[in-house]
Amino acid sequence: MIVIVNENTEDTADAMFHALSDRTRRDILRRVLAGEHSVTTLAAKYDMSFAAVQKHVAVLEKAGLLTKRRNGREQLASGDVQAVRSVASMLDELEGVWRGRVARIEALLIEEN
Amino acid sequence: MIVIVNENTEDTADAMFHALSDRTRRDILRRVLAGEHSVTTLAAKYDMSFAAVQKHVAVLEKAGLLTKRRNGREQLASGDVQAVRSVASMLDELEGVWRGRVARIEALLIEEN
DNA sequence: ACAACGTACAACCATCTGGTTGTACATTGT
DNA sequence: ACAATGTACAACCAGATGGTTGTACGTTGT
Repeated sequence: MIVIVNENTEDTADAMFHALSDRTRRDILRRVLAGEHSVTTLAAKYDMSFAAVQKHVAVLEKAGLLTKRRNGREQLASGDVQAVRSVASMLDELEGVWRGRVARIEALLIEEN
Repeated sequence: MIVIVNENTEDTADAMFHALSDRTRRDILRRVLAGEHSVTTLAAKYDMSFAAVQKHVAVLEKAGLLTKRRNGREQLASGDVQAVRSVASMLDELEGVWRGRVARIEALLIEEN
């Protein structure tokens, strides 16, 4: 297995995992993955100020998990499933490391027999 | 698809994504998924104090991504691949939401034709 | 017995985070 | 023209985060 780890992907990993570490943001992401929503529409769903929700959307946008599209005075947010998949692939990489450990242990057991 | 979201899983999701949002912790997790390491052994790998690394290990442990086992005066840390998989399945759930959106759009296109 | 080792945790500090209110500005509808 | 709507962002605040040093305590080796 080939693993490429550059500074840039570490930065985006930081941003993505951080964005996902808040339940309000995960909920927003769920909604915008299901379909486009304006920031105001999203804000109406939560028991906090518009500004707070707008900041959550901005965090998701900076992490690349969401993109916005202007439509008149509205800003329509849409979830980026590619970005979600890239996070999943980071976890797959970790699982791959674990499988390597298991393979080594099994090789050792075979050696002992 | 059935989706179960209780308060408890949201708490652990918060903890897990937060734990993964730091590159030092992701690196520690990679090492302990590959094999057992004492806290001191881990600490030697990073350009920060032992206490800082010990705290990172504690964060990973509280999130359930890592478990420790006493061995004399050493504390051997081991990555929990099941926990990593549970994070991956949360992302799968998000991807499932997105697929639902695509299915709805396709249904709409079929309707229009 | 005692020095060295491995660990945990408290106290402290600068910075970040997640919330608030207020302001500014572009777009829309009357 | 102007009021209402949708958005962005600054300023502020309490609490969390990520680092530090210092201390305490059990385990190990001589």
